[in-house]
Amino acid sequence: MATTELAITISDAEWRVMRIVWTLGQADSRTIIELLEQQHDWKAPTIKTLIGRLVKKGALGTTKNGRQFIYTPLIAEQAAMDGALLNELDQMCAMHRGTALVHVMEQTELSKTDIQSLIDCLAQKLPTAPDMVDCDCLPDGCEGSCEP
Amino acid sequence: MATTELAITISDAEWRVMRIVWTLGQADSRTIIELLEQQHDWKAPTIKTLIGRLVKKGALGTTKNGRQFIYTPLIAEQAAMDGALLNELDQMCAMHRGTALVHVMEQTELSKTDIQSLIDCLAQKLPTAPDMVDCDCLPDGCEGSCEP
DNA sequence: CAATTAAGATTACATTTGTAAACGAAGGGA
DNA sequence: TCCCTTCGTTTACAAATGTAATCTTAATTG
Repeated sequence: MATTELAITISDAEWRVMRIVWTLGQADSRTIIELLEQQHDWKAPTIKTLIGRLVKKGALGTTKNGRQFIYTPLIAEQAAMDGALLNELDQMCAMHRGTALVHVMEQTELSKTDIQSLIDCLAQKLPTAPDMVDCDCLPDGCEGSCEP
Repeated sequence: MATTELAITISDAEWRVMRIVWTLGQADSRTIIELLEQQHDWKAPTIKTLIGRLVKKGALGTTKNGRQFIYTPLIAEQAAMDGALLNELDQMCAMHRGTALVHVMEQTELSKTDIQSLIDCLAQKLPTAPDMVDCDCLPDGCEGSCEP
């Protein structure tokens, strides 16, 4: 491919802005600022800065509406969520990822439908799953001696 | 409680150092530097800086061993992993977390044991799970109108 | 038409992070 | 004892991030 697709990174604060726009589908700055001023004690200029950075990053698109802009998401919420979580998980020890996911599950509220999807997904993986996933914290042949 | 326990944050680069020390249980800087120089093209001083920052943050402890130090983890790997993932997930829309976890599952290699633990955990949650988890992206009473 | 308001753009500044060079002290070998 | 290798410490510097004031311009209002 020609253009090297480097993933957009969204910072924590910027994530708050994206959530508003994702949820509303589109929004002008007035709306975004009003909603975020309620949730955080951010000043309007702070939020304007975040919006500006997101536009520059290509996470938000703009449409002129008279004097102002209407902002729309240029990246999908679910894809951004999946990517952020996978990134985080991928930088951790492969051997311990499963346990981490168990702990995350335990502490996350899930709908019946979500739970069913997860169970289905897991049931499908089970037959071909390895007995153990090796630690990948050390280079090449160094055995990760991660015993207790 | 007296001391307000503010969680230690470990950056991506620092995470690499922690993984070495977690896996080995303890290590001197020589060992850490040698291992990391293989995995990344980091210079020794870079790795020294990272080690220094982790000590200052309280993530690594030191024991004097002659002229040099032996570094040991002061925080548990699994707890750090769990916390980092939960933090990430918690800043995302509650309604979409389940789907994100499905996608993460699909793309993560898990052992049979892990899968079984996850299924057990999910089966246990199922009876009391809600039919739906509401979107929490907008303040207070604003209904998250997240329909397709 | 003048004064005010609101929207976006520019500038600001401290902290964290990635990445590394330079420096100083302590041991080891000649 | 003197130099060189190591180790840890100090300093460096750009980019990203959190947080915000100021400025410019265009529209609203009297």
